[in-house]
This record gives sequence, structure tokens and C-alpha cells, in this order.
Amino acid sequence: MRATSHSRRIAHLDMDAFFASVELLSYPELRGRPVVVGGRNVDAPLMRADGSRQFARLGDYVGRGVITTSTYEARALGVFSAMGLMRSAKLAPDAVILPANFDAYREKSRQFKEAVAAIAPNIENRGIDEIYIDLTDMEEDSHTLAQRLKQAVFDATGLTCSIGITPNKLLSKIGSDLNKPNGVTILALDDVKTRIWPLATKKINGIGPKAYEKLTGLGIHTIGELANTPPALLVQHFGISNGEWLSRVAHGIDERPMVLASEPKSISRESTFEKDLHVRHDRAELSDIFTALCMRLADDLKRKGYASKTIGLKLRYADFRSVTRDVTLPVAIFDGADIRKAAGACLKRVALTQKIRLLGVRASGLVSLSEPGQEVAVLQGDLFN
DNA sequence: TCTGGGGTCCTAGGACCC
DNA sequence: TCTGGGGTCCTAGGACCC
Repeated sequence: MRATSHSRRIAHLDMDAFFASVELLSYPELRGRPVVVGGRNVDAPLMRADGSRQFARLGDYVGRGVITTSTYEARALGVFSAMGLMRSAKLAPDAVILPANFDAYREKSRQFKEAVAAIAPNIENRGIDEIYIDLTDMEEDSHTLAQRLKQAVFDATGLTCSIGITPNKLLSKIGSDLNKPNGVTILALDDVKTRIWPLATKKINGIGPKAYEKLTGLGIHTIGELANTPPALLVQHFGISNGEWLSRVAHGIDERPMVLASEPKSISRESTFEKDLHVRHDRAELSDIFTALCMRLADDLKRKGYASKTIGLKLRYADFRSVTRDVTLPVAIFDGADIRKAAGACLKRVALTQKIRLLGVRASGLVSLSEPGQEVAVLQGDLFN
């Protein structure tokens, strides 16, 4: 076991505009154009009589949903991930909108991670399109390694990525973003003052919209200003744990270890409706959606080999407030009808005083079905009667 | 025309136990 | 006759990330 004080070399690899880039492999004629992926009512491209394809236009989109990924050409028009589609349609009406194709993204994800693993096996997964890689024990210099990794990813997928290599995960994550797309950034701790301190505090992974606003309110805009703020002041405003963390990360300090394997903590399914639903007028439809969510969750549990002791319900009202309720059972369950009963018991505990825009069901307290010694019930009805 | 879906982690209060 | 101090589990909400 290596002591944490030992100097490490950690890479962060981030695929460039991942979902959109995967789509461009199928539709190369869209290269160089603003393209977004997302939405639920998006038609796949149609083939015209002359063999060319007809794509849906963002400006014609009607309905709920957000952008999941946009190409760099679309970002130049102000259209980014998580932006509402109707709002983005105003900003970039002539952009092309494509439906998401998650199976294809998962397959490309598997391919790029496999290509990296063949070079450097110590990988931490950070979702579908990014990973950390421990390069500490590799022989080659960082520039050579970065090029090798990028080439391997491109050969396996036809896609480009950006890489940051530094002594820790915090700086590598910031670094991979500094020369996007198709970039490499290599930093040492000595570079923090010149390269990191000028950046906005929200570039730090873990400083989100709320913390950023609070810092701005204190007159702290850059990471350098954060580093030069007395830790006591940060503790005063953010609490002991967060305050001290802010001071450390502003100085580029991050001792978090690589996490090479992990078990899921929860599995969930949720759905935002096309239109807000009324608890009485739309009762039948709501009930069907609720049951379908529970059945899909049961499928997910079985496929992944887990049972769950705690079933939770999530509900979002028309005004976007959301509430959760959960119940812990005496035994773990995985049957769809049992999940439906448990979630139904949760639903009885929430106030249904306005229309609903989202329902979700969550399984936590997971127990692996492959590990013996756990009490798992396949019960029929007697738990809630 | 607001604001997806799947996750993790943290906090805080209350129950309950020793 | 007036009330400690842990520890763990459960629940609800919220921040944050991809």
C-alpha cells in the first residue's frame, strides 16, 4: 500500500462532446454544423428520395426536455447541456436536433475504456464519458502517454478526447477542460498559481451554482482569491468541513485516492410527463405510469442482480418543488408487484394538492443476490396487508 | 414556452439501544 | 423528581455531478 504522501501521476480523460460526437459518426454530413442531442419527440433523420438525409430542426421542436449534449458549433450559439429545448430553440433555431441513442453511447463508452485499460489498467469510472487513470507506475513521460491514450481511444472509437495529467484528481479534472477539444494539459503543483488561480471558482469539481453564488457574494470570484481568503472566514460561512475543503482545493491539494471498483448504492427510474397530470382526472394514466416505473425498476434490479430493502418515491409538482418518501422493509425485495406496493404506501404519505409533472421510484439498501446470507423475500402480498 | 434522468454524498433530527 | 453520552438506523431534503 502506497502512502498518500507519495507523489502520484493521475490522468483525467474526458470525451469531447460525447453523445453528439457519436452521432456525427453516423451522420458525417453534419460535421461543422450546430447539432444538439436530446428531447423526447425527436424523429430520427429521414432518408430522402435522392439519398440525402433530412434532419429535424431545433426551431421546430415542441415539448418538454433538455439538451444532453451540443456540438462546439452549437455551443458557440449559446446552447449548452441541461438547457431547456424550447429556450435553446430560440437561440439556435437552425441547429439540427437528434434523438439520444443511449445504447450506442454505452457501446462507445465500453470501447474507449477498454482501449485505455489495455495501456493503463488502473481506471476509475466517472460516468459514461470520463475516467481517471493512475499513471504513477508507468515508465513513459506524460506527453508520450497522453498521445498514446488519445491515439488508442481514436483508433477504437473514431472519437477524440481531452486529457489532463497532474498529481491529483482535482487538478487533472480542471486540466482536461483547459484545452478542449482534443487537447492535452500537463500540470505540476508549481503551476497552480499561474494556471489555476486565474480561473473562476466554479471550475472546481464540487463548487456548484449555490456555492458559486455564495462565494461571489463574498467578493470571491477566482480560485486565487479563494486561496487568499482566510480559512477561518470560509469556515464561518461554509461550516468546518466545507470551509476547510475550499481552502485546500484552492491550493490544489487533493489526496482522494483512486476508486478502482464500487458497488451501486441505489437504482432508480423516473419520468417527467408530457403535460402535468391531475391526480383525479388523470388517475388511470398516473397509475399506469407508476406501475410501469416499478416494473422497469424490478427489471433493472434483476438484471444487475440486486434486491432492495428500502423503496423510495419521488414526486415533482407542477411548480417544480419535489418531495421524497421512503420505506424500509424487514426483508429485501425485487419483485415488481412488491415494489409497487411499497412505493404505493409511500405515495399515500404525500400531499396531492396540485398537478404532478414527475414520478420516480428508487431502490436503495441494495443487497447482492449473488452473495449468500441475505434474507430476500419473494413474497406475495402479505407484507402490506 | 423555463427546468431530463441516473446517480453520490452530506446534513440533521428523531427513534431506539446500551 | 428534571433528565448524560455514545452509537446506529431511518427519513427527508438538498447540493452536486455526468
